[in-house]
Amino acid sequence: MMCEDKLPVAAVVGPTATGKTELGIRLCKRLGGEIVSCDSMQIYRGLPIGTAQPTPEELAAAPHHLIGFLDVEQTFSVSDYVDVAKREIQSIAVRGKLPVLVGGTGLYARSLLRGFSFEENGRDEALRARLVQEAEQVGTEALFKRLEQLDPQAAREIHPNNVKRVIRALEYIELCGEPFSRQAERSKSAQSPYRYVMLCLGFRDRETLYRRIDLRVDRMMEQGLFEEARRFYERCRHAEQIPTAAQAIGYKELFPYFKGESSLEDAVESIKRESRNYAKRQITWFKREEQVEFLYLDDFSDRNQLTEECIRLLQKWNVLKGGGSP
RNA sequence: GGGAGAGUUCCCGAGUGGCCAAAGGGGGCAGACUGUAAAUCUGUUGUCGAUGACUUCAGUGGUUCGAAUCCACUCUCUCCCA
Repeated sequence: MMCEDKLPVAAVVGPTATGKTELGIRLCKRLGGEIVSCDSMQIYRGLPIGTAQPTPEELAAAPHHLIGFLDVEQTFSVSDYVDVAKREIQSIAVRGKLPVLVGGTGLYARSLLRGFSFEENGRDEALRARLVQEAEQVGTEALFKRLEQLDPQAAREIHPNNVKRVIRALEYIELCGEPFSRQAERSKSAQSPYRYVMLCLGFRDRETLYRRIDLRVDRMMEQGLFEEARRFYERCRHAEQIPTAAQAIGYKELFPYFKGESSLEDAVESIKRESRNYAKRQITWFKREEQVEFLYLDDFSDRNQLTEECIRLLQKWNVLKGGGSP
């Protein structure tokens, strides 16, 4: 069969604070796997608390990849992620282990697993800066009009107010000399190089999730998020440009406090709220995924039961070959 | 005890006679998403048998064809003088 030469990948996804890390480790132990993180912020070094990186104990419990390997000043992108993650998966497979993708960054997971391709020269800081400046001067509408001329299809799919995406589309068109929408079309027909299923964790009751998020933020503060954020704040102040990592929730909300513009209480409240909103966006994202199974934690009495169900689903999706099935 | 001011929909807050179910923001809910994605953006948000009807702007009563908006009293809160 065609799919036989595809590499198996088990993916654990879902909104923040649902226990993806723990489940990932359980699956690794159970199946002889190694974790490949799929988190746009845990990749950075020096932000272990706020980005909820696996603890040293967790890191020791199973091999982890792509965690804390980048300086906070460095920029990173989906395409970079797909490159490195592909390589990790490959080498794990060569070692005869099961790659277990774990993380909540939907765009990264989808791009990797569905096999989206990114152009070699698809990005240009100078050009982007120019477009950003132009947007400020002429207004977003003007840029959007240009997009309508150059790529009507993309213009239909991108909201005129979404400056970042309008700019990206124009950047792409200029750099790659083809409509932005063309790459989406190519991706749609792309063959995934993997046999995978996304195991998406969640709660039936939204309130439960939100309570967990609030609690986790309190715990982060107890563990020293404040100090971690302050150090990061200092580094950001000295960086020549605002680093990608400065978008991470848990830090940017504390910056106003460091600047003396907000109370600590408000800042912490804002971390909680932003995390909740983020979780909702993640849920929206994964709902739309095609190869996904939803696991509601309220349905399971314990973690073992959950792990077993995951294994069953991995078999169902042919990620695990026959193995334990009767 | 005397004086000044305030009470608006889940929250903040605009509205000072009709165009007000009530600006704007927040939150909630829903959604989009291919190189910053923990980013960025969109829709919606009193109730209903719903191109109309009904209940809302502290309470009660009044003025008016018509009130969140004007008047009276009551309650609550803030501030100032005692």
